[in-house]
Amino acid sequence: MKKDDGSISMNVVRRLPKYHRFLRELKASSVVKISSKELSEITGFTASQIRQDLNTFGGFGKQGYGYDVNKLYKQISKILGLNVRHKSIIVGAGHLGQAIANYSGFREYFLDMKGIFDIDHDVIGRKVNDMTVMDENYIKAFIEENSITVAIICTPRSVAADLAEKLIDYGIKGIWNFAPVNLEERDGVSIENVSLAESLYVLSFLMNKNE
Amino acid sequence: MKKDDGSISMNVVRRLPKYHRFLRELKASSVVKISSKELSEITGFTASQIRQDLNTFGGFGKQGYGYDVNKLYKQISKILGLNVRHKSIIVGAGHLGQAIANYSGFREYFLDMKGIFDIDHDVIGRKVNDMTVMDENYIKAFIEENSITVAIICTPRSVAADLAEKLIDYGIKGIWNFAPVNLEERDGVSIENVSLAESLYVLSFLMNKNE
DNA sequence: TAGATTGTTAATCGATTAACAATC
DNA sequence: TAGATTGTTAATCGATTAACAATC
Repeated sequence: MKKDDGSISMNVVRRLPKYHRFLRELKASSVVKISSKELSEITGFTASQIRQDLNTFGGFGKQGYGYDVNKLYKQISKILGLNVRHKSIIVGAGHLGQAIANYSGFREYFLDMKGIFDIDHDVIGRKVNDMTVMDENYIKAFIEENSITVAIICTPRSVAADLAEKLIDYGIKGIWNFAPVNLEERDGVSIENVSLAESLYVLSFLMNKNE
Repeated sequence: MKKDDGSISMNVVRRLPKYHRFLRELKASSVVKISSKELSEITGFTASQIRQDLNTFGGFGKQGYGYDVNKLYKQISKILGLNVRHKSIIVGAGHLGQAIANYSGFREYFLDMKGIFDIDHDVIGRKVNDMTVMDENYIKAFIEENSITVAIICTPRSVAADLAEKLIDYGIKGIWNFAPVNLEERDGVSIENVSLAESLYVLSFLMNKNE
């Protein structure tokens, strides 16, 4: 659903990766075409919603036929910007930072992983996957010299907000934040907060309600 | 917002952990009372929405005064079920499983971490924080003998769905799922899916749109 | 051409915001 | 009592669903 001002509802945006995943699976199973009705059965969204969502970005289907799986997959990839890679760093080489550095799935699109940083001298110099943990003192120089645009924040809560300020200052344009603070978007800088604790508390709520 | 059937909108539910966090901070700063207007400034939600949200669960405030921070914090904790601990296991002792095992913040409420499992014999027997990785073959016995109710799935995608079936069979009542599959809720079993890839793709979308 | 299914407009439903009477 | 702020109802806004004409 596109709003009057041209902006797109976050509800729609958060469904896009789901479409992407389902279409990818369909593609892998060599499905060539799919109707909104069939997609509805797979995704659990209504056919009507699917057509509305897709038409936010353009008419990707053919009347009387449906959607070409390959073409639709490519189009959604492009809408998501997954055809572009961004030079990225991880800040904070604790367990979570290391987990992200090691998960190859995240590098399939979007992330072009260039480095990982920490302040702890016991950690600096250690190998994490294909990278060596660098001293956070050199982060400014590294961002500037390598035109890094994305930072993944895996630091403790206490330092995350200040760190984000600095990173933006150094030229970072997108932050994937795992520290439990809500970093606020600002002009030209995109922010995606992942709050694992909040997610856990929702599970707690659901279980509490279920008994 | 409570619906006619008594169920509560997930929009409201997902705001509850945020209230919890802000109130916790206020409590830590020794703030005693707060009005919906002040809370609005802190949270970014409208005062009206805050009052609506809270009144879904009961009248926690006092007219002319506002809300007692301590009392409200306790009430939201209780609504979230954070006063109850659930015996929990992690399934999959890869990087992510280890990261979760090591993050003490998750054990502050709700999770009573009892064990971690893997199928890989190179990993079984290793120490992860205060636990030793156990063989997944013994998972059924362990769940039954220890009355485990929560499982955290940190396995690869390919095995997650089947694993979830088994876990539910063995008596698990809540699943915190990090594998990139959407596990569906069923009666008596609560499921919270964390899709990190989806989150990353949303960041990609936002950056793509921003340029 | 007839059948199918989209794109799109209209109707409905739900969530948020505004307003204000109740009351501390 | 007067002032403040809740709880709650009403109004608005936005998102989802339904319907159907356009068209492949």
